[in-house]
Amino acid sequence: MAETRWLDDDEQATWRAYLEGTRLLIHALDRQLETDSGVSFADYELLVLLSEAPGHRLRMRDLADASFTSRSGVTRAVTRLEDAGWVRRVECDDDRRGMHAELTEAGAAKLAEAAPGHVSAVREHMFDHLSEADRAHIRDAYTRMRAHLLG
Amino acid sequence: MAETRWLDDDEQATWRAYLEGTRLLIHALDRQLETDSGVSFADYELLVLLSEAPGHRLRMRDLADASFTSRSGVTRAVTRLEDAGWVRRVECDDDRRGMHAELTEAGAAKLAEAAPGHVSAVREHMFDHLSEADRAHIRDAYTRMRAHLLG
DNA sequence: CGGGAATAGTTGACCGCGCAACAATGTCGT
DNA sequence: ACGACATTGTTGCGCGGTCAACTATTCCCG
Repeated sequence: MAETRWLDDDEQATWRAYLEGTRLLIHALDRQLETDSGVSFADYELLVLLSEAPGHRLRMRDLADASFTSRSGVTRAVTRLEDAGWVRRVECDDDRRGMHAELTEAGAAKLAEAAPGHVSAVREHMFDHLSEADRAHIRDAYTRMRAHLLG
Repeated sequence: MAETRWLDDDEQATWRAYLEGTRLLIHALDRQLETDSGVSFADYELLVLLSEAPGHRLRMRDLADASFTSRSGVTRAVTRLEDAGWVRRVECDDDRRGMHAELTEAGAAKLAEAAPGHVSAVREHMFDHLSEADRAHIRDAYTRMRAHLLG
């Protein structure tokens, strides 16, 4: 075991600002969506993913991969969304194990209703505080981090 | 309600890379701590906060504020840490409502054991992928965001 | 072809967290 | 000094998530 390279003051400050800012940001976005539209941030993201998919549907596994959560998490989330009427399950015809989650009209409408407020909140709490340079650095840095963590 | 300013492609890319990278990062740190030292990331952070406090103790409310979580979350977390022997509750003598959470010797030892691996993971998954400029931009940007969200 | 290995989705058990409600205590104005 | 109000920490409840185990199906290779 090599000598530990502790974080210096600047790294500490970066790490804490990032962690705490992120915690506050996600919390704020969750609250905004919940109070204004009755959707959790997690559910909102699933609706977005489905709305972008061809035919407004995705295999359960693809939804799990795309949302970076577990399969069981997706199972429960889709059940939740189905109960709300925003998603329906459709059997796969080429794989009898498979299930599609498909956005309903009501789901699309809910998304359309929730999106403007959410985007405004994302701007207000994040992008309004970023310069062009900030944004570019954040984009590139997190893209590299994500690639590393997926590898 | 004004016209919604949607996120352009670059903002979308930034937003997704950040969200997904963060999700993967936190998950990786949690797993590393859990498997190598039997501590969750959340608990680790509480131990750090206590270790930095004068007398290795903090009021419950201060611990909640410092960790950016709810009071009830801290109550349960401290109970958990108490059961593990890493923290003890100490009554406040100047406020009979008050409770201190105080790091025990075992808690300090656990922290000392877990810290090197955790810091290595933070470097490997985050700081190793950041240039000096990246870090400065992230530090400043999230510091502003945090201040805004606290305001 | 046939049978072991991989994969899809669900379920059960459990965990951690936030909110709202609560009792106990402290604070402050009049 | 007293009553209205604020604050502290805990709790009940529900949500959303993981992991491990399970069934059903598909894949793949000898």
